[in-house]
Amino acid sequence: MTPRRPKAELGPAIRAVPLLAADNVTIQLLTPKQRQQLLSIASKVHYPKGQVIYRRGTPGSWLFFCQEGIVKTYRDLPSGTRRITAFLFPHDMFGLAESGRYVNTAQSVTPVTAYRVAKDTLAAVLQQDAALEYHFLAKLAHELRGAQRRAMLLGRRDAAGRLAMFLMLMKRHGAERTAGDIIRLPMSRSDIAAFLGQSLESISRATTRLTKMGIVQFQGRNAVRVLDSARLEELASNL
Amino acid sequence: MTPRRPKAELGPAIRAVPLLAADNVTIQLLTPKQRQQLLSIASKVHYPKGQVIYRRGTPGSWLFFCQEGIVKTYRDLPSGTRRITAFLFPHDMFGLAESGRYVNTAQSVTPVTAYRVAKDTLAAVLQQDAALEYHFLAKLAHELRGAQRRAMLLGRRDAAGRLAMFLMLMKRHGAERTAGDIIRLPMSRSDIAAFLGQSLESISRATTRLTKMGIVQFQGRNAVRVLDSARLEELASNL
DNA sequence: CGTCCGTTTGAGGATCATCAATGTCCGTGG
DNA sequence: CCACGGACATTGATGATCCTCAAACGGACG
Repeated sequence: MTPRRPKAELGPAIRAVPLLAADNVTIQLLTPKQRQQLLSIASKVHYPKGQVIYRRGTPGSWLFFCQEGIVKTYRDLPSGTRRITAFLFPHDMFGLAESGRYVNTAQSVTPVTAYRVAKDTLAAVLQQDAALEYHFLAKLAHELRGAQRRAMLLGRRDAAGRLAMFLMLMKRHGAERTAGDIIRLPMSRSDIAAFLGQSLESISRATTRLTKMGIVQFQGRNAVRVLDSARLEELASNL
Repeated sequence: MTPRRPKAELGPAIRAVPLLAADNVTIQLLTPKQRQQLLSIASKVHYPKGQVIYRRGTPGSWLFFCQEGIVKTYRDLPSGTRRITAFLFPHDMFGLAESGRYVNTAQSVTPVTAYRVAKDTLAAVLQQDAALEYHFLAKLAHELRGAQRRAMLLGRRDAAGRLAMFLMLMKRHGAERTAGDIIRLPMSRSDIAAFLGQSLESISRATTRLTKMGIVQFQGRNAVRVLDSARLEELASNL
């Protein structure tokens, strides 16, 4: 229970309070010992494309770390429409629950490799390693910022602008995986619509509009080439 | 709001990983020693109504805990419109930053009493007290769920439904402060509009509609009496 | 080569934003 | 105590945007 750590100074080791810093903390940043510890309590799991990982409302005993592939979390509303709350990329954490039950349903968009940790086990470990716990704080703060960005996005009313923001968002996440001006969109139009809170048709019209404006060019359904990055960013930031 | 169970010793005290539990963890749940420690590094600050507490983009050295009153956090968009990202109530934490700078502007809606803690100081304390840090994890998870709820809300297109959701949201937070069926709305219509991502006029029309439907009854501008709780909830949950 | 699923395109109706004017509340000062 | 001013809120009319329903199109895969 006593935090026993190389205990240099608190100074440099602690860069800033997570709420206030930490752009994207990944498991890679852990010390070997910490990573070792996490791996020892985690199990690697694979999901084929389209697999439901857990359902909203079921007891939430596990926490997940996306390692490879893309996961979506969503809720189905009484009206029958679906709202996607987030797309999770490698190194993202998911499994948020409330009162012991998952608040969203999680489903793989592509084949997924993830680490799965029992909440109780993890809690015990965290209670003994303040530094490790600190990384989780940072991760949560990161998620929070993402949720706020998304709320910002949803405030917009124009379809083209929303789509532009979405493309910028995807660009960030796929940056290291694709050539410079190509953005991969592994999810369907329906998924994009459910994420942006618009109808499938509106998304479709928005894509054609962006294409006709000469801002992007689709390479098949799941990839976009950005032709005019400046105007895309302007569209995305303008509101 | 709802009275929490008495805390047990460390074992059971860890009920679950914060991502998976923790409805509303407040500073009250800390042990006397922890509270003492927090208070020793925090300073109490007061703000009159309408005071800007910090601005988006400025270096974020402080973390705040609302003790009394209501705070709003927002961003002003290029177009000149304002988007309120959150209303903070007593026991809520605010001061989220990215790359060392505040991501939102914070301003008091009512006179506010808050505790202010330097991030570095807090970080040092957290690194030495895993249990305390745990409470922060829980708090962050709570904020995250709030942000997701709000994103859900923003997905709706109908003004009346959004307003209904907003009222339910306010009802939760003001539960212990007002009589059963009265909801206090300390913020202006403009603030509500900026929060819901709609025009001021739409909010106004929505309020009159709800009134004419016999669901609510306004008592001045800053308080609503709920006449038909069932229909209000139905409106809020529908879609 | 045909089917099926996802996507695109079209027409009509509903909702909201915008612009503009009127109305209400509240604090201030006479 | 009352009158006034200004900020806030409501109401109305118009136009733009998106959603819904419906049909045609396209690629993936057997």
